[in-house]
Amino acid sequence: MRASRFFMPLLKETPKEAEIASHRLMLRAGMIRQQAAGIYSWLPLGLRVLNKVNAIIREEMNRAGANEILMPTLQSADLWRESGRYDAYGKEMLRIQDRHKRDLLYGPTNEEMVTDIFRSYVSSYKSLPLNLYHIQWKFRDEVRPRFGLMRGREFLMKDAYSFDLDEASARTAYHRMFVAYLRTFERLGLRAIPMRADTGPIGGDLSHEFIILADTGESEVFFHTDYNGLETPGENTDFDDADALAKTVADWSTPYAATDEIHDEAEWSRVPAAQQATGRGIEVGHIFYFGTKYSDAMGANVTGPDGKEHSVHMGSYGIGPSRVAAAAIEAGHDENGIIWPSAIAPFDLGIISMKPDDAAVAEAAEKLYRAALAGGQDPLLDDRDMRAGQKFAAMDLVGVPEQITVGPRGLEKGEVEVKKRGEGDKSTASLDETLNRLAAGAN
RNA sequence: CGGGGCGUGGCUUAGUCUGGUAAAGCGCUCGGUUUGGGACCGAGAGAUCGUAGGUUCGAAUCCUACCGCCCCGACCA
Repeated sequence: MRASRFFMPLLKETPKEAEIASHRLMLRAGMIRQQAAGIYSWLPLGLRVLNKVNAIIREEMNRAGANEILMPTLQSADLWRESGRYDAYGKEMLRIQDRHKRDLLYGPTNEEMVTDIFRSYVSSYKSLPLNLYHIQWKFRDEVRPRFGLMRGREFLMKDAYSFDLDEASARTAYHRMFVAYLRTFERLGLRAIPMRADTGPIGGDLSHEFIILADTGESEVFFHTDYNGLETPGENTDFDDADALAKTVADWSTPYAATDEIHDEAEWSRVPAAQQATGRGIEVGHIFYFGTKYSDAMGANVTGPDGKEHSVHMGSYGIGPSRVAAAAIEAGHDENGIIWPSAIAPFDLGIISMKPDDAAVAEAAEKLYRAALAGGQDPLLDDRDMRAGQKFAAMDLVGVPEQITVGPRGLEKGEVEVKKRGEGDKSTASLDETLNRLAAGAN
């Protein structure tokens, strides 16, 4: 992408409504625009990040055997009356009527709808296990939206739903998602720790929140330093190997880890002081098993090997990609702007043409740009007629991981300057070698 | 929902207390000088001062109602 053609409205000053880093920087970098309280448009730069987050989530969900579908944002109230949640959900649910006075709602979640899809088509245990997921906008009419995307009213959510014959297989389904989440956050370049969470009326040990550590997180977290050394399951993970999955989950859920909401001082005190770590965290994922709550209410049954009807055991698994984008900024920024994990940076590298009206400089910058494209990278070429300082500031603000600067002085010596975002000073490199490196696809 | 605050060109704000016909910086347009980390000079465009009503000779300013946004609390992906 050429900066001269890219819609990226940067702000030099921070809009006054933004208090926290991610909100401030997303507005300043022209990633999002607020349209109403807790409701945002995604501008090109922000959408690039969001799409990269979604792509990684999607790959890992698919790897774990989940099927992507897409359910609508608007849902009929009738489904929710079946489960009893139409009355139980409260004011967070946005209720609307169409022209025929039919009751609809903007979905805050999709258990009812996915259960309806399941019961319409699946009737045998032989079709199980099944996991259906989608990435779709949700609306929850929060009393108090705040912190930009961190707590919006409309937000994107990847929500997956598992269906199994019994609790034992549902537990394996839960483990699959648990491991898929470990892989997902690792690939997103974020350090997420699974922490036990309140399981609600179902009880048991099958609910975890995935928490990203960031100084500006909403909740205080307590965890064992053992989490620092745990290895993330590789991409050759066998998602059909129930025992291996269970072992990984045990490794990742046995050491103490809890948010302030359910923190247990007595248990915490048994962790050796040298291995106690505390910090602040942002919840970016939440998984839980809820048994037959919806299948009972909505008649989602399958015939088992015993020839009898069984209510399916379900679980649901959420990640908020829009919140992940914000959390990544909370976890990675400095006074100059955003420092993205490279996996979700809006561009892989920035090429700054110091003097676009100097033919030699323009040509060298163009070559670098094409070499990067040929190498499979996604570069941003700043070819605008603008002072260099502004270009550098822009690259820092939007958090391009690597900057390559071409100017007349360096070019005389056949050199360019290279700087990594978030690291120290720039260094010089040979233009030719840089061209080769980019074309070869090395980052 | 309780408490607090704020709505003035695209952005950040001054002006409001003490009423007199809207100001500055940034951004934008044009011309010129510049150009190695957010340049400088000159000339411009751009505002029903959140909305409605009221008081007054006169309202951004005072009064009333409403709308919107932000922060703290309770609540939550």
